[in-house]
Amino acid sequence: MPIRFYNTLTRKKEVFQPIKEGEVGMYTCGPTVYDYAHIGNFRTFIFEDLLKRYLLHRGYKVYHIMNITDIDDKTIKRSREENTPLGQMTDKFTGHFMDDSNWLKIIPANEYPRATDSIPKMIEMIQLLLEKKYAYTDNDGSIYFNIQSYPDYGQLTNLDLNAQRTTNRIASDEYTKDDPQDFALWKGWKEEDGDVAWDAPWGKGRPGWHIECSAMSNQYLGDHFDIHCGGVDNIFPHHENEIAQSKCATDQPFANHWLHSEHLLVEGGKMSKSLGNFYQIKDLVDLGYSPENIRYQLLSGHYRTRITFSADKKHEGDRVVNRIFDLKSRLIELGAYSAAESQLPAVYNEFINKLDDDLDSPGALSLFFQWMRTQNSKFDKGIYNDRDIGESWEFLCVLESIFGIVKIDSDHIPNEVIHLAEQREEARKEENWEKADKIRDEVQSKGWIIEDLVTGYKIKKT
RNA sequence: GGCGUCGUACCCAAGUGGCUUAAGGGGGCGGUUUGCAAAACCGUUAUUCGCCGGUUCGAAUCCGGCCGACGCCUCCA
Repeated sequence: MPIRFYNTLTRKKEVFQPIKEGEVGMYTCGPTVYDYAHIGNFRTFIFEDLLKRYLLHRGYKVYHIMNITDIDDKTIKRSREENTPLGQMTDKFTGHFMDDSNWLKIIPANEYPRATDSIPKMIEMIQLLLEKKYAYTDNDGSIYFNIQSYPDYGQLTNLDLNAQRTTNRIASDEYTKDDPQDFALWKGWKEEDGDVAWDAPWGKGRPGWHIECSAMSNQYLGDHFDIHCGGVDNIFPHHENEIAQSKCATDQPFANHWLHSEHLLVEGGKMSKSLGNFYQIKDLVDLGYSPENIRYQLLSGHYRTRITFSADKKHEGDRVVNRIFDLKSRLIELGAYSAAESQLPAVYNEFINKLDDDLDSPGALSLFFQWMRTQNSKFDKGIYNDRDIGESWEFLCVLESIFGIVKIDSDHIPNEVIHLAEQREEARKEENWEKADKIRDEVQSKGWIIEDLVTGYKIKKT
């Protein structure tokens, strides 16, 4: 079965066909580094991570670019508020973003171009658009893209511009541009921009947001590439504008497949800074979340459906992640590392079929859980052979390589806890159950659980 | 006003015409196991998919209406 993805551009699932056999060029809109990213931002990044991990698993060579928006209205505003030079402020939040991404086991992109490093490319593109009459200069030194000059404008969004009413937001703005819906390619320098300015043939200023991605994708992936991703809120106007700019500048098709992840809601509503109903990664760390738990929460719903992130569901994630890790530990105890057999179980094909169908991660997980039960059952009953161990191990590795929800190692157990567990084992041998139970309680109060096995005991974190 | 999405058990969530007289996870309940637990496993928890009609041999799945939640329509992942 071929891989099929829903393409926002055509509004249907399409067979994924890379331009170059076996290779995928992928551009994902990265963060605007004016603050810490929140879990909603990371839903998109983890969806993109799933997409990339899956393509890699299916044997594609993936060249992934994620931009860092380090120059726009928000970054300038924040740097002024903090009275910190723009570059210093954006460096700081870029660093936090990298740390959070890494903690969440997101596979790094091949390149993380910063907008401020690609200004010459942006100027070059704007120049082209001016020459081709897709853009015009305004009296304040700004350059606007004339959307009337591009007949397909609105295709991605499915908007008929002539049928649009003028919203209050637009009407209330003061514009000198020809059409209120034209968007800025370049913003002429203003007093409040301070020293944030670059020289361009038409005067000093700074780039508009949309041209950043057009320039950076072009610089690293060329005129025409395979996949472009982002959150649904980037569809309009950001991606619509990118398409217009890039196609008009290059006369090439731009991105073939557009994939967008839906919003992550928080306890009923959209996350918003003004309501304060959002979690940043550090908040989740404080609440005791593991990266695997967060990944599970975000991947247990399909990327094109709205899902709600709720701390109430932490327990569910912990249970699932622990169950998977327990299977892993069990397999290691059974000698999985040295298992000679290394093929995948039959269910693997169904698992792949699910993911081939527009990344049906919940469907794939469901198959995994069903399979996990039958394996545990075999191991419980002692009816298994090397092949079962080998297959289980292989499938678990596949799960980790695609989902990233298998914990790497067990937690470091303090000597004190090990010592207590030994004492308890002695007490158990003497059938001193009272003492044994007391020690178990004591260990539990220190945050560890002792589980008795036929062969001895096992210590786990609570 | 335009474009579009969603409504499946206590909670989360697949399925989009017959393989489903509705996956999977969490929770609850009962059991196997255990010195007792824990973990694991087994059983159970929706004759029904917001409501009402229609199409069809057959619908959660298609069509129409209604009710309810929601997104976008210039810079929010």
